[in-house]
Amino acid sequence: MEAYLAELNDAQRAPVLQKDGAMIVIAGAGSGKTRVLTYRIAYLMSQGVDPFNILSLTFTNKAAREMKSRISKIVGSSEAKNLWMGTFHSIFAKILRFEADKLGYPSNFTIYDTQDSQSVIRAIIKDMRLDKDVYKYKQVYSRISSFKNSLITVKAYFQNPELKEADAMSKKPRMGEIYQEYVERCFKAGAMDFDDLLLKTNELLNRFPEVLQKYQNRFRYILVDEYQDTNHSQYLIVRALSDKFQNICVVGDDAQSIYAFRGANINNILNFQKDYDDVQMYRLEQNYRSSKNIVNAANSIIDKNQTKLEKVVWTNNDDGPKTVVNRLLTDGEEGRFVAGSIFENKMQNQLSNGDFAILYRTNAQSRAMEDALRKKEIPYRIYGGLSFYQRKEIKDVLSYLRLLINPKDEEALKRVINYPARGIGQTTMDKLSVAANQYGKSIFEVIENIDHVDIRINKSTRTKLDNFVNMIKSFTILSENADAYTVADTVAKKTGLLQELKKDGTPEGIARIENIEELLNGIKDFVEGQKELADANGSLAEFLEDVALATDMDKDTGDEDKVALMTIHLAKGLEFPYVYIVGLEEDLFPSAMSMNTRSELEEERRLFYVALTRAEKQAYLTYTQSRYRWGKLIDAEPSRFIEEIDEQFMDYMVPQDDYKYKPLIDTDIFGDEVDKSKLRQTKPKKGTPPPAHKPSEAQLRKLRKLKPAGQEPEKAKNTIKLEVGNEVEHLRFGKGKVLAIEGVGQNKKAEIDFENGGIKNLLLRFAKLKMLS
DNA sequence: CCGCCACTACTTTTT
DNA sequence: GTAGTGGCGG
Repeated sequence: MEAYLAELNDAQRAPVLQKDGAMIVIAGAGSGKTRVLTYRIAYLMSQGVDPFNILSLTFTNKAAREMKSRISKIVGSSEAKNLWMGTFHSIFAKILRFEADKLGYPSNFTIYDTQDSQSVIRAIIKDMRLDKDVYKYKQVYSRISSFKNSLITVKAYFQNPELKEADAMSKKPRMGEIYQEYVERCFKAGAMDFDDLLLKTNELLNRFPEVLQKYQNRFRYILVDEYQDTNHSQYLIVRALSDKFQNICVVGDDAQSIYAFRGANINNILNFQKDYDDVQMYRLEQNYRSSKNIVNAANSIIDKNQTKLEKVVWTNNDDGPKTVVNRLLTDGEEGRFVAGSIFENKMQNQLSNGDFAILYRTNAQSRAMEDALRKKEIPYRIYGGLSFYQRKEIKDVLSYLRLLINPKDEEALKRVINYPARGIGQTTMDKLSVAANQYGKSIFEVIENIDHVDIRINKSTRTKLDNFVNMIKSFTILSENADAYTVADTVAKKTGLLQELKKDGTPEGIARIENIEELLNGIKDFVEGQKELADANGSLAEFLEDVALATDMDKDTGDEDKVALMTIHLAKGLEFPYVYIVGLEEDLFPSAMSMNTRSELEEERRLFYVALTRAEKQAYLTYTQSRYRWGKLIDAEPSRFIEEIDEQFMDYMVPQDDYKYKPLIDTDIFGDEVDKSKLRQTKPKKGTPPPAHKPSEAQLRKLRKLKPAGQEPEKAKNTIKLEVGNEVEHLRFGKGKVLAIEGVGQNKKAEIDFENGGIKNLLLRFAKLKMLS
């Protein structure tokens, strides 16, 4: 028997040793499911299964890489290299490139990210002259995305009266047309969006039986990780591919299903047993990750959910410390508490930064944490949020590169044709767009043939267009012989992108230059890495594909020792000795937008379960009394989830009587002293507007990036100081009307008349307001 | 056509 | 507090 099998417990070993057939492994949090998957693959190979015949679908590319390297250690890297392992999106993108011509796509199709897709939709709504307040592009995008994830094509949409009616009811009767136009524009641009990668795979497998057969025969053994988070589209792909041999192993945990919002269907895991002839079910219930107190606390939460598969997660680990709950005054104080606690834990227990994670519900919460960590000089890394590849300057460079690979890529073209500014404006673009439609060509082709096109564009603009095309073509020629790094480097320099940013000179501009440099270094690393692989040559196209499907997790910056900050969604599958879950407040976690139905609330609860089960040794939960949201300080109430945990596993730092809480004098994130006695000490009754509180003047100036008093000239012009009750408020105004009285609330309005730039008359509708300057 | 400024909407979560 | 849009003057 293979030596590694001894590292498994009985429950884990059973699914590893079942070579053939369909099986589902219900794996509780921390029960070693990755280990099961890894060893199962190794075992299959030891039983003579060719790695070419194994397909393993993971949730992130990083998970795939890690699994691959663990398998390499068991079976040798030359064998492991041939495994098909990756995310649904990356695996099927690869297959689609190979089979693209069957679907009428070029093999060099672009992958549109969410930004690109939304930008296309925005353009469509504009072109169709629809009311953009009714047809919100983000809503439209997510609706189209859900169509695609349910395999509802444009044709199917129009044949479905219910869908049409639903859209008509929500005052969007032209949803179908938008969908149709969107699909057409993507097709013309030779582009697939994220959902297309799955939808088109389904189309490919459905329409071409010989292709289906080919991949069925290739992927004789299929493994799917995080099966609870697969959507319908992914489900159908898996089912089609595994139909012939039925050697399918899915692993998941219904208690950790947290992606319903993007179409994940929990029924996929609940109903798996009905989908195959003879399904073996295995349960992994022993948790190896967390202390008893954590496991029990987590169990007591998930127990509140009605929809779940019965299982009992237990552990042999120590009791460990109880989970700490603390209540803080503001998000700033919350940050300081967390940073301070990390600092203390590090000192007392000789830990490193990498032992800590701070988890939150929304990305916006990271700021307060960052500020506090920076102040304590604790190194941290933020995962997710605006990812590196989505930053403007990075997308600009990438768009040039995308255009080289696929000149039809209109989103890329639109981005770069006039950036840096070269005198090709909206009017010209509109004309080109009309011509492109008329001739049935792409905009790029029209520009290429600008001299042969009947179009009212003047001589100098024609020259500018010519120059642009020639520049792009020179890059294309270069890319035929040079590697991706050389091309990208040339693009950054020759387009004037870098110069534009240098000219700018602001700190933001400098940061952007650094980002571009980081990108170039990344490309260099990529090229060198790829050259070592047999089936790759470090081409630009390969790099762009990697980037399009890269998640923030994938960007491995080595074994750095930093505190990890991320959303709970991103934390799935990870573990940390110490975990801080912050912002446990009603309307934030659970999110105000996810409390409409029981199933939404249950998903939030699962999310909380996921968060808590990331912790190995200890978890901390924090919530605040008031928090800055949308630039305003608003009141917060403790999350219902805190109460739901069985209190015997908890350690409350919170004085139970909210009213007696005595705040300490502390400094804020800017180092200015905060007099907390001015902040709320009593809990207002529901329904009454929150009392106003605001930072000191000095903080305000810093917040607005204004110069200190005395030398605050023009920018302060539209701000006047007012006295509200006994507090000083700042009033911002625009032409003739008041924009907002900061910190006061929107119902307290004032009117101002202007004369020669000065204030002639100020009518205050709020009795307590008094003008100071 | 370009750049600046005022104004709006936004915050759920991601491949 | 931020990103993206639209309007206006040069």
